[in-house]
Amino acid sequence: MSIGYACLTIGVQNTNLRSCTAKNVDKEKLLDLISHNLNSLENIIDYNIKNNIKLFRISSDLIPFGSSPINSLPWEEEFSSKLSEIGEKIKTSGMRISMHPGQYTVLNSPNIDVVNRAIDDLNYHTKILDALGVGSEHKIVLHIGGVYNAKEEAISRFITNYDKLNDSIKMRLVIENDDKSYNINDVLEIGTKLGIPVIFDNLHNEINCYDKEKNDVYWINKCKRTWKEKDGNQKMHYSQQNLLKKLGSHSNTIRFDQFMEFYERLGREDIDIMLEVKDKNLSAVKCINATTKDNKIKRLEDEWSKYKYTILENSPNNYLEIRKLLKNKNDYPVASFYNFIEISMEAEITVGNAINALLHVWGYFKNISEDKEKKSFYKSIEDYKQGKISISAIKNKLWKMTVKYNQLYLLNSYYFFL
DNA sequence: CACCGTCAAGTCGCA
DNA sequence: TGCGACTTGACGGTG
Repeated sequence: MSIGYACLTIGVQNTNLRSCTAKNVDKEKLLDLISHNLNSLENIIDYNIKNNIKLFRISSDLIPFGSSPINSLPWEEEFSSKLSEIGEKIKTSGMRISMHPGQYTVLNSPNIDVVNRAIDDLNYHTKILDALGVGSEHKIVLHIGGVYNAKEEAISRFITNYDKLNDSIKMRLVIENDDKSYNINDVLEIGTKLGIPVIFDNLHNEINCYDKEKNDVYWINKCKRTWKEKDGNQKMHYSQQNLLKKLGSHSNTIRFDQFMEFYERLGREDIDIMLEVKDKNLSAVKCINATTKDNKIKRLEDEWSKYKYTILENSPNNYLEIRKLLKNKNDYPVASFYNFIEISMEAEITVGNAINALLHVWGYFKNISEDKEKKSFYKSIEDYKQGKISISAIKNKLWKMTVKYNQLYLLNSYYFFL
């Protein structure tokens, strides 16, 4: 089983993707943006390798206007060596990647222009995976599209248009149930008819349910039959409802207990799980640590080094509790550890606790910073106490100093980004 | 440097 | 027929 995350990272340096507006596009700018974004992608892949994350979705924003005539650059040739270099890292590390055109790529539209743009977009995604040199187990995930008051016709349009696609797209295309129009039963029927693997998305199924009597595991095992040898392991999407937002919104983090309940009910290892969640790689690491057979406390200690200042800021009591929890070096208290983290993150941050955490982090700079940095920091604390500036303004300053003074321990901390 | 409107896509519900 | 909501992170302009 591989567990992974989609598109972006938290707390990993130099991994942001840049873009621009359509009216500002020119060749020079595009080259610059693509070059930047490929560097970011490489940094993400390096991070994944280092953290043993074997599943990752590449953002469709990798190449700005990649499927639009606005971008007529032969970018796959211009950057071919960089792309294949990244592809080599992916392949030799055994990572599995994917891409996922958004809800706006609609292959079954009655509007031929929309369909043609959808095909262009699928070609674009294929071009990236081809340029990376990865095989047919690296998938492109697509939704079926709109209904247009006539589902049967809409489905047959999907089937007709799918047939028009060229083989390099077909060998990677898989389809997924959505939260509005096509439930898992619909998608399974289409997938079976066309011989396309089906991705089960648990939250979409919860919201757009075909049969309330059937549980997740029923559908997951049914989907398994659509995955052939050349497709690699079955894949699925897993997410949890954000309890404070409206139906379908992804949670900030994957709640440990709920995930484990799912994992144990699933009872299978021959499936890859793509998490869709706000805290991205953080939840991926969490779920990997939750399910690994290599349950050494070192994993939790590494995590703790990244979370600790955030926890100190949120809940000094839990900070002490977690330290106690990690004392026994032969133990692997993964459930308690992440439960403490999750509970702490929900706590209300007080001014006093926030300043306490700031001062702990400041400890790294107390003796090495310049006078004006010291003055600026203490002034910021006073301004924050009086409500003149926000905590994030001070954190940004400390982050800049972290980079400037190359404080390795802090460079890996989530404190600046959570 | 913080803030916020805008962008970009296609569908669908509602006037 | 037309328009706003939906979604997302980043741009781009303002103060």
